[in-house]
Amino acid sequence: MRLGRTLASGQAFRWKWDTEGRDVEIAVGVVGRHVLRLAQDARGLWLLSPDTPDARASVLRYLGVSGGGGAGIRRVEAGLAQDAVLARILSHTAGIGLLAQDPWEVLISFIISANNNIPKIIQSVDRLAQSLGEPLENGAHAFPTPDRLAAARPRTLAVCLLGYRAPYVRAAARLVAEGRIDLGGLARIPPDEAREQLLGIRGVGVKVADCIALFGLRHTTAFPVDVWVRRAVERLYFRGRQRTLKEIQAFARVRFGPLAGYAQQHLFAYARSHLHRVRR
DNA sequence: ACCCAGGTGAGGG
DNA sequence: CCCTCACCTGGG
Repeated sequence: MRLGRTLASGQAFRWKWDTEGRDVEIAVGVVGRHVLRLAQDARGLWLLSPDTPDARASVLRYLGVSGGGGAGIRRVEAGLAQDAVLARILSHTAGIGLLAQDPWEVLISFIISANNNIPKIIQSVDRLAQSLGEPLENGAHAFPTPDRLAAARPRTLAVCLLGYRAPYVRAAARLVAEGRIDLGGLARIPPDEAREQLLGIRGVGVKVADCIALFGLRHTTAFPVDVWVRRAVERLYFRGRQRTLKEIQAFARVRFGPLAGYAQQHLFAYARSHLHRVRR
């Protein structure tokens, strides 16, 4: 697993790079109540702080490297490489892992992501944590709990620059806070059922539902289609011909099966770095 | 002044 | 189903 590629792959919004006065970059991020500082070099992955058993367990679970080391991702990429297109792409994107994130945080973060840009998504999530999350060390804050977010005043949400998404965020927080939706339970039911339930949440459309399924529930059949993935699929598999969303999802399902979510990660990363935009 | 950004919801064919 | 449009907001 390549730490840098994984944390910068767009699945999580709470990581920053601290490169000041060092020869290796240090990733600083908040996972649960831990403010983690991670680094990776030729010898391996390092948890610089906090150096506690609890934090270690947290990191291993979050990065999905516990039990089997890098064997999991190796097997996944071997499977993906059966596809000639992905085999070529992997030379640029290998090492992107799937994080095990809190579905609640994923739900809210990706409602915010709709029709938005990544720097601003990060800013909004930061401000939500700052204004509603539990204070942690060094001025960092945990992601807000459903209760706190559900009870947030409009004034507070306005500071977070959510725009027209603010009512969606608050309503979703209420659903979770009041127990009217059980995010943990969604991970244990068939992916299609989980997807339907997620689509019932205002502000959650097909793309966001698939992101929650993949990044929060770890349903790896999910294949979130955003503009970049659509671009990659149309260009690399359909000779640049336009396809409908349904066609792309059907294609991904039969072509990649349970590896679809991983395939999406690589196609997304490749598109962002190699497939520039063209006007239609 | 506009257009864009990891889409969604409403309204119509 | 598929298509079209408006949409908070900050940055080109």
